[in-house]
Amino acid sequence: MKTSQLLTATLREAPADAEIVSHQLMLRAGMIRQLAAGIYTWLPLGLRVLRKVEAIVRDEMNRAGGQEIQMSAIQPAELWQESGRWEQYGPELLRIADRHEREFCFGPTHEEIITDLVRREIRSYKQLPINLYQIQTKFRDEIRPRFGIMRAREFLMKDAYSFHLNDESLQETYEQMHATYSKIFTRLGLKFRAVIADSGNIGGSKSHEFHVLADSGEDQIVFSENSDYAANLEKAEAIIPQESRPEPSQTMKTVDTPGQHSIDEISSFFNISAKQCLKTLIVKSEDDGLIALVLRGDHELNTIKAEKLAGVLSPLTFADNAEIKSSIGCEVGSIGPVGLSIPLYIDHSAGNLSDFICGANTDAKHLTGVNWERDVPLPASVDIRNVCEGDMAADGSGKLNFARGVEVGHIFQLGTKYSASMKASCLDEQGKAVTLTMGCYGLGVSRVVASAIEQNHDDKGITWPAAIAPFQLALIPINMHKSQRLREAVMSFYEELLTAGIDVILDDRRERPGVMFADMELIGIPHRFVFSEKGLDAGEIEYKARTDTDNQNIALDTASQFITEKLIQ
RNA sequence: CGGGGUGUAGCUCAGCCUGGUAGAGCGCUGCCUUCGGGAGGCAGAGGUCGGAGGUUCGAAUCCUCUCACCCCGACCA
Repeated sequence: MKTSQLLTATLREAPADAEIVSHQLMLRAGMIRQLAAGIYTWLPLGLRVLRKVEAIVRDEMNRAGGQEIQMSAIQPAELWQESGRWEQYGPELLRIADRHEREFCFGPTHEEIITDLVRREIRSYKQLPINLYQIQTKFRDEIRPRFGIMRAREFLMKDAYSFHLNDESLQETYEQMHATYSKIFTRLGLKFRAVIADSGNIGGSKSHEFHVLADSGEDQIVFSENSDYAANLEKAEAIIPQESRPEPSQTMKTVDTPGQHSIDEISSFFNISAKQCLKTLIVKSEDDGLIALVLRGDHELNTIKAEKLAGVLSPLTFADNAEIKSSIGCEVGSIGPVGLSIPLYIDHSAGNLSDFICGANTDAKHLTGVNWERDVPLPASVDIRNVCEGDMAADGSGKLNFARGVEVGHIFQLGTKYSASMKASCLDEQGKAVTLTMGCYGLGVSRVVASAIEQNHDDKGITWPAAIAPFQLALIPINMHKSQRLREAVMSFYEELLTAGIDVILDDRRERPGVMFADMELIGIPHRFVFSEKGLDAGEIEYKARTDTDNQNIALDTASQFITEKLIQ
């Protein structure tokens, strides 16, 4: 490819509404343009990258025994009604009607469609297991699309669905997909981590997320310093403290604490660590009452864990001030478990405190020297907090480290959630009808592109991993238009590279060298050769990798071999 | 959807407070010079100031409505 034939649309300045690096660089490099909120046009350069990601994903899926299909982006409402998600899914589902007023949606995911297909086609256990996938445009009408292609409403996703006679078979395919995803992200050249995840509203039991590590990532992931254990913060288990609770050494006293509400205020008022304070949060219960959640002062509530507690209203809803005042009799800043008449859930760490400080359930008063069992009954404690950096990992292997990640893949063991409601079954060896067990495996292809940039950039632009760079090699001739000899040398070298199958871009624009250097660096071509008259006299060309600091001279007659070897590495 | 913000040339922005007929830099076109890190000069093209309504002799500027986009929250590949 020659730059004169490519829609090079590089910008010196990033449009003001691009917030994160990948969005800015994708705009500046001329990879994408915005059409509407969360909706983008892919320009030639961006599409080349997208296609390369897609090719790797497809190749690995095929190797793992996946079969590619293509389902319709538009889906009939009937199937969604059958699974019950037409009502459940909410406004994120883009619903449309045709000219006959028949209802459809633009597919945000394809469980219903694949389940419908499989229940029609699969008759016998002999056809199982089966793993079908597609790479296709999805639409989710997100409340707030942002960060360019990273969280778009329309995006490209690889979604695979497997069907099984039993859980053992599902487990096998699930593990195979786990390994396949690891291969894919390794081939893409990305630093990533597989973590234990919450399965969210897709349903099912077991799931893992794959995160590309990047400081700008929206997810907090935690991992053990000594083992493979890794989890999304929302799912990471906090283990029960191993040390036993110290014996009480203080007597309980009521202290006036005018104007002291937050844990920060209380801990500095008493000049004591937040770890010795209790935080009591009041949420709504399913039967319209209130429930108290008690945490150690320095800990954060984990809403996902809390929502799963018996009786707690999901989604988690905090009680408002008026409800608390009328039910408990004090303001938010003075609540504590002592004498509280509503149901309590105590976090493990909070339950392990002694001589702690908490609200007295009377305005402007707190209790000090409080002890479980002696002053207040201690129900069985539960895990409702976010783990902290330095906590012991749930597998007991070592301390937890934190990192930020971008979720690019998510695999689920769905079980029979869809196959049961949509009656997808087949006959087993005994000729008995068995409801199929199902797994699903998503991978955000377009998001991979953005996250790759988040992980690989410098002050000059993108530094693509070789596997997904739009071109492998840039050829930059200096003052080519002034030298017939140079032009001939460059063109013949260019042809030679093309013949050798090298993905090369020749910058044949009549630009000054600085412009060409800056553009090729911005779009992140991993390797570069510079041709000049001077070099030609010496029989040399100049080589520099995108991330090198210095040039090196290469004999022209070995340059083709040189770059071939570089590309194999 | 709740809260906040922005809409003026392809991009970044000034002008708005205090109304008087639209600007800069970059980019774009042509010519000249320059030619190894986003050059310089000259000449140009390009805007119904997001839209509608209103106030006024006069509106980018003041008022009302509306649309779009962005940011913070809950959601997700």
